[in-house]
Amino acid sequence: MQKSELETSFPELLIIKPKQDRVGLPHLNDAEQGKVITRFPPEPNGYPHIGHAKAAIIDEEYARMYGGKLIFRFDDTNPENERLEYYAAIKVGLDWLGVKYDHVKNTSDDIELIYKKAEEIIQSGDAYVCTCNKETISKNRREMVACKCSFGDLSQNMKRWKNMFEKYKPGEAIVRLRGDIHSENTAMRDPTLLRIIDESHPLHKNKYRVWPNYDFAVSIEDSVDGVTHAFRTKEYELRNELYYTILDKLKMRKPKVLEFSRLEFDGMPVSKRILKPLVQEGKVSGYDDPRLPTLEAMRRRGIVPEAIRKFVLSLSFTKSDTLAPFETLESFNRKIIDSTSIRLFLVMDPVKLIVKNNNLTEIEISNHPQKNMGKRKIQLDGSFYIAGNDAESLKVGDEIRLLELYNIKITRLGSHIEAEITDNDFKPEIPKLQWIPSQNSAKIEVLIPKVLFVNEQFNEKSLDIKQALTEPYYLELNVGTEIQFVRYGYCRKDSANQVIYTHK
RNA sequence: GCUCCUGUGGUGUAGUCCGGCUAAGCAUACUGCCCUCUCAAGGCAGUGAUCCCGGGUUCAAAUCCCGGCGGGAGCACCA
Repeated sequence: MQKSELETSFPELLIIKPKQDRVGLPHLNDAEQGKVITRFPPEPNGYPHIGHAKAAIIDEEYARMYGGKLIFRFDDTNPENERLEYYAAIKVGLDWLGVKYDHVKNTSDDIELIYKKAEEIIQSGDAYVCTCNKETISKNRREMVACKCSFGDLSQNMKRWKNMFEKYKPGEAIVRLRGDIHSENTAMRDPTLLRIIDESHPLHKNKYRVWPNYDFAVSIEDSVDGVTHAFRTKEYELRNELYYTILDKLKMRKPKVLEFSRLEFDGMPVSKRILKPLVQEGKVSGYDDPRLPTLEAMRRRGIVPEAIRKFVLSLSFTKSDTLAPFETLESFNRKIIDSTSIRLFLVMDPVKLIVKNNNLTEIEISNHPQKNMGKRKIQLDGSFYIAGNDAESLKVGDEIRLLELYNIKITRLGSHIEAEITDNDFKPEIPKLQWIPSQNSAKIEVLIPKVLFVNEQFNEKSLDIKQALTEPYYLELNVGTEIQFVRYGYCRKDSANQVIYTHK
């Protein structure tokens, strides 16, 4: 072949650079071992969800990969949206995820520094104070015409800047970057840098009323914090030019900004705009409703942080739009919790089964097939429940095994089933069914979360609630225990008489 | 509409920067077998991709170039 000819005549052309199989996230280009600083900058305006988890895990993994540091920074520059409880909720979420950070801070604590930078950028003529109304501004932006305020001189701008702290009302004046009103990138058409918000801040109350907007705050903070690599989701991509321009004009050090695609599950939106009405209208029980993609919901549902991390890493660091496969998360989760989940019997649509020649009053069953998780005792009196769907397929004369107990032959079907013990030999070929003693069985509810939205429509059947019977031993388990109901699936004990279905 | 990003089996990705190691690796899903007093976990095997399409460059293209098409995002005094 052609290749073999090459090998004989020009072997040097075939020498190839080593390509190694990568483990984990792709390498960063300009990353120096020990010097990488990343940051996780959520706004405390809601409960943390799977999207936060992806960002935080990526930030932490990279910091760890290069022996660097992770800064956890609350980007709290809009008092209209932020609440104290969200600061706490996000911190709880991060801790639960096992994300360890080296510093915590709030952007709002640097507000004086940001004012200094604002003054600097106005002084240098790279920003001006605009007093036009909102409509004019957006019209001018669309039509690429410079607003008359942009021609104002320094003394006018400085005077207006001072006035923003007292005289002007919200909406009457904003600081704008002297960008490029003709830019194809609309983010560059003299964007807002600071504005007036008369709202009490959860941390600073009414101390400040001039607040930087996202772009101004993030670029300054990242630079000042020593961030070397700033990761954000793809929708910010057009703002990179702005980010770098602000730092250029301020003559500040520039971190490297990189984007990744946002993580959202099919039919499980993360947006507050969609979730809030559901909570308010009572369509879901709260932000910890197991159908939601919040971290609290995932935890209640029995998803474990290690599984989320594995899952996020399996998604890698890409910009391609993805509809994340929830089943992959479930698979990772199942493998992790399998070894720590206690095995118990559960029966749905119970059908009574009488074993006429039962001679046992008690049986001891192992709590896990491989791990040593102890044993439990079950009292017996020959009367049982088996699952409706198992009972349906039974015929008189069938031989089945009650798991861990004995083999029986069905002698009668009807409102209840009757059977007789045949023997106790383990026979691989006969069906093996789980059972519940009819005395002392525990009644529980099984909450089965389904997909929340189907074709953008709220799925009215998104929460299935089923009644079931389980063993009395269930009552002794702590809330939060992960249980594998044999032949049914994994569930997490959510309260005394309720479990949430985790996955099969 | 304009601008930007993106496109590898059912699904998520590796490989793409620096063209040959790989007629595309891994995970998940599915199927079968083994193990097992579970339809779980574990072990083994299998099905499944004209690398969006069309041209071009080259001895050689998933990888480079050009042109299409599909999907997503941004166009706020929100982050």
